[in-house]
Amino acid sequence: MTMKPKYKTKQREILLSYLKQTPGKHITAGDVCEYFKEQGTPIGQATVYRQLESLVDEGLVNKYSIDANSPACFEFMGEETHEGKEVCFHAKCEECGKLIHLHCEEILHIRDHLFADHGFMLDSKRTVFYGICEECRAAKA
Amino acid sequence: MTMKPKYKTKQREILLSYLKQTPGKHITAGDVCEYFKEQGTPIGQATVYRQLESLVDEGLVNKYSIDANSPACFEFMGEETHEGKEVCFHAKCEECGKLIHLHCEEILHIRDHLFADHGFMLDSKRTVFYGICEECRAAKA
DNA sequence: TTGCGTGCAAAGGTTTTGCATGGCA
DNA sequence: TGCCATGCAAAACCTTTGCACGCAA
Repeated sequence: MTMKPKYKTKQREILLSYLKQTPGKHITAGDVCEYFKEQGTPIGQATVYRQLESLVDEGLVNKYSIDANSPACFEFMGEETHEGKEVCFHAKCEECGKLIHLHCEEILHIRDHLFADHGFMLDSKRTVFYGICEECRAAKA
Repeated sequence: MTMKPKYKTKQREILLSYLKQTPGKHITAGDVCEYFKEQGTPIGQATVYRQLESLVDEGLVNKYSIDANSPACFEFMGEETHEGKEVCFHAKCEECGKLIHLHCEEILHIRDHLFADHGFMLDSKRTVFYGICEECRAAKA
């Protein structure tokens, strides 16, 4: 993971800048294909999937699986927080899709626990806490 | 949810007893089909999916969606306490794909913390901790 | 007898892959 | 030039659905 891309292609550039322009939105691979087709600069779907996977590996983009049986969502994560910097975990509401950033000590404690007691080195970039947020719970009641 | 089945069919019986015999294991719909085909008492896959869905609705079985793009796993939960029984979280190695079951208190603590301090109700069936397991870390060094 | 459950086959939708071509360095 | 990336089409994959038949109550 966190391997740099070898080439800098046009498709990669416009795909990444598209994701940058839509912060906090749920973009699926299908959305990307559709968007660029409408723009008159279509990208092959295989390329879209392969580039998205690369971007996720590089840590620039996060991948979300809200529902087991609906397409995965992608979201630009920003470029600063790649290396070691402050760790940030994310919680995603399965209902409204809201992304909550977690910086608290309790989360860090879990990471240490997994490492100390389970020998498991947690990857904060890929791990997402799924659940229902406060607003959606209130709305359901 | 928790609606009782109307009929008591042979397929339902043997499927349920199979799941009961494999506690702590992750059984996919495909596993079920394969098993009963080998046993000489095949069950149609549509039936397998439909019965598994029913069992989940009834609270007898838990369904885990580990990855967006791998088959869902099912696990017998027991018949007594459907509500709030022992939760099971999972950690998955990004390297070898190994799945680790987590039952420890620390994880439960995180769940309580997310609820108390962030108003976020964690979904143990969809949340997966990604990272690198002990063996893979050793192999890399 | 009533109508739910079953099974087969086919559809549905997302993601991956093979392979020839094109483009970056 | 040497590879990697792209794109098309097809495959792979899991899951759902339509419909006729069978079986539980």
